[in-house]
Amino acid sequence: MVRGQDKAGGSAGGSRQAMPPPSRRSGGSRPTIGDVAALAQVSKATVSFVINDRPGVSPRARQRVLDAIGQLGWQPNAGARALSTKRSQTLGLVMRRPPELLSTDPFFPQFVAGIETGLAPLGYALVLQVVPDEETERQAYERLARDGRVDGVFLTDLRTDDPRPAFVTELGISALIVGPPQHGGQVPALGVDDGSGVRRAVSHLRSLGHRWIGHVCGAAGFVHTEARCDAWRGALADADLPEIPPVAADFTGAAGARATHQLLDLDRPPTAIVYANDLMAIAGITAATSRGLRVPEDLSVVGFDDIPLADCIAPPLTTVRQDVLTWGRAAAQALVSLTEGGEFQAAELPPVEFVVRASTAPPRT
Amino acid sequence: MVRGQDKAGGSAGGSRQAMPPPSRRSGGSRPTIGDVAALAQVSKATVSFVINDRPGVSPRARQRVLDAIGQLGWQPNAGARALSTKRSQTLGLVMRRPPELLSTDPFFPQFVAGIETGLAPLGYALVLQVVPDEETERQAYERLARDGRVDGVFLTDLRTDDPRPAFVTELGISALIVGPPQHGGQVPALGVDDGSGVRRAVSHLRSLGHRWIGHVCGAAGFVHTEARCDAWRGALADADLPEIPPVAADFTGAAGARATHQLLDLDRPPTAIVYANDLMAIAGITAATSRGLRVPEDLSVVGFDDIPLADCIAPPLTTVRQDVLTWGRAAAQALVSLTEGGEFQAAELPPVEFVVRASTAPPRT
DNA sequence: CAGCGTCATCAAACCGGTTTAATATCTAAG
DNA sequence: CTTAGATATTAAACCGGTTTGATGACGCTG
Repeated sequence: MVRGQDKAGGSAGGSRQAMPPPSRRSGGSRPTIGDVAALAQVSKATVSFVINDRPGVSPRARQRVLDAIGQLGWQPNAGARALSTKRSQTLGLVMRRPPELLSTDPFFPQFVAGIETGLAPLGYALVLQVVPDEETERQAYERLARDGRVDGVFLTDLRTDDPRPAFVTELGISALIVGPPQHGGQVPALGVDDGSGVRRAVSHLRSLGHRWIGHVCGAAGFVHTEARCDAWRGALADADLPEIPPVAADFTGAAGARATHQLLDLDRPPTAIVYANDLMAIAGITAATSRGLRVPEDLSVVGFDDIPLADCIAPPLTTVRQDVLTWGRAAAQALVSLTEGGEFQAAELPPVEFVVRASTAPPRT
Repeated sequence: MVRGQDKAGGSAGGSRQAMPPPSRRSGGSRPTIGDVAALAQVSKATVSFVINDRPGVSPRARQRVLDAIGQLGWQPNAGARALSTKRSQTLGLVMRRPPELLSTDPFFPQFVAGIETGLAPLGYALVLQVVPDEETERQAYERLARDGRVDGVFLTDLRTDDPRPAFVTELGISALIVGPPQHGGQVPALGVDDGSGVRRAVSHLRSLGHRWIGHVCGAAGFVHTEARCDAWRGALADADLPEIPPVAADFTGAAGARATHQLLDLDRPPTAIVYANDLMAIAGITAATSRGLRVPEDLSVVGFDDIPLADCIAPPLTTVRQDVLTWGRAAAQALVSLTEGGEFQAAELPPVEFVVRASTAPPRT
């Protein structure tokens, strides 16, 4: 006797009539592995072996199973599979950002797209959460981890003394920091070298003849802000240039304009300013122009990100471009490898690119 | 005898010793409903009843269960629950966009954030996919639907003759179109009235004295592009103004600049241009300025979206702002209601806002 | 006190997969 | 013609929840 445990509905046998193969009864419940097994005249185990590329299935049986799968348009149920294997094949990304910054930042959508291109071929999915504050964020991670929805999480926008690395470690879930490596180093991190972009900017300005360069950095408390500020100081020191204290802003245009005025109000205003993002840089250009300065003749401006608009304004913005898409893809691959027990190996990320346009020029003498 | 089917690990009985309640053995496997049942001295069924607010549980038993849950820090496994209930409490969003447009568009991140704020209180999660082309997109929907990962999906960026409404109908999954209602009307849709923004723009320009207004519309083939173009024609007709054929662009800055030159090269160039998004509008300003025109004195410009940069350039951009966050939240609530068998009822969305800044002025006489 | 309805409780089945241990079949060697 | 060994196949247990049908305890009524 061949048939086994299955309840297996009606049309099992050899009769394949005028039913369009892929569509099935629409709206009805989807076929299960049991249906496939019945149709192929094998056991559920055999079907499972076939779709998981396990040995011990005869070519004949394998073919029958594959035919049945094709006929029914079956696909294993993700939840059931996750239940058995204890792996959800899903990664989580929690973003804590004020909504108004969300639409500003070119990073988020591109990074998500990059993650996706890395995840899709591996059969992983991405669940996304956007939360307003730290408390909610904590709960989000906790829920995702505890109810087994995700196998691992990305940690973005890390702050100095961010509680999350310790938190995920305690929770026992795999995690990957997106950004420069953390001090403690509990959690692996994958990030491009923000510093090199800043150094490129400084060296570019220096080679144009600038000696007195200001910096508008990002919101305080972020690891990447600190990293860039440090890099900036280092670059100035290396180039043997004097330092103007960097002005902190919060990545918004208004803050960028304010910071610009602050720098231009100095007794001896800088001849060039490096901004932590393009939005602030563009706002800076507008601010400088409103004071009667011309860019780049009276003030050189360097941005960071290379947003699509950077090329569409006057003057086109000299800026630092990072390949966020590739970064996201690499992060996805790294985190998957981590959750699957593999060792973490920092992938090579493409270096930042320095895009010279028309917002920089030699200073007036 | 009280204990039943459970294998129930070690410390079930009354001994609750010096184990820190919330943390448990970190890294170990998470507690199951069986552990909770054993600790509370009830059956799994009773625990299930408690957490699902079902009647038929004595106050004493309920309290014991709640205590046990608190002590173990237990949370039901999402996959297991989905398996039984056949509901994953997850919604899917598939975006098909060229990556370079992704970072341009203020819509995507805000909309996702809006969805999240709607979903989180309902206990739903969002899985996201970003795909490059139509073929991949189809597969994405099919996989999400078939493997039971999601209960419903959002359909964005609908094209005219988009196959997806029919596709999801055939697949038998709940879906919600994000945007103006479809012609066929198979799938419910939730969108703001794009047209009213365009009409506001036209009436604003007309009241300033403009009589000859150009339009740079979005990429052809999108439902919302067509909707806006239609609205534009309607608005001109209503205002009894002559029509310049709208110029199609693809939402990028380069296309916006090109379209602008095309309009300004006309024998009789328009005195004002309405753009389908801010990025093209800003590129248009730059293009016009490069021809020696001044904005708004020689040319008035109206954008669409109100990106953060709109306020940071010179001149600040007059534009149409929609409350995408609220839209996303409403969409989330609507789709959840749909998947749970509720009727679809189009929520009231806040009307678009018309933000007058300095890029519009009366035409030269 | 028998008979009945109500309520609390639980064992077992079920959801749809994976995995294990046992069995059936086939082949090659002795 | 056995017998050992390899290979194909399957029944059954399991993952962690939900749901159902049965059972037992209880309070009421007649």
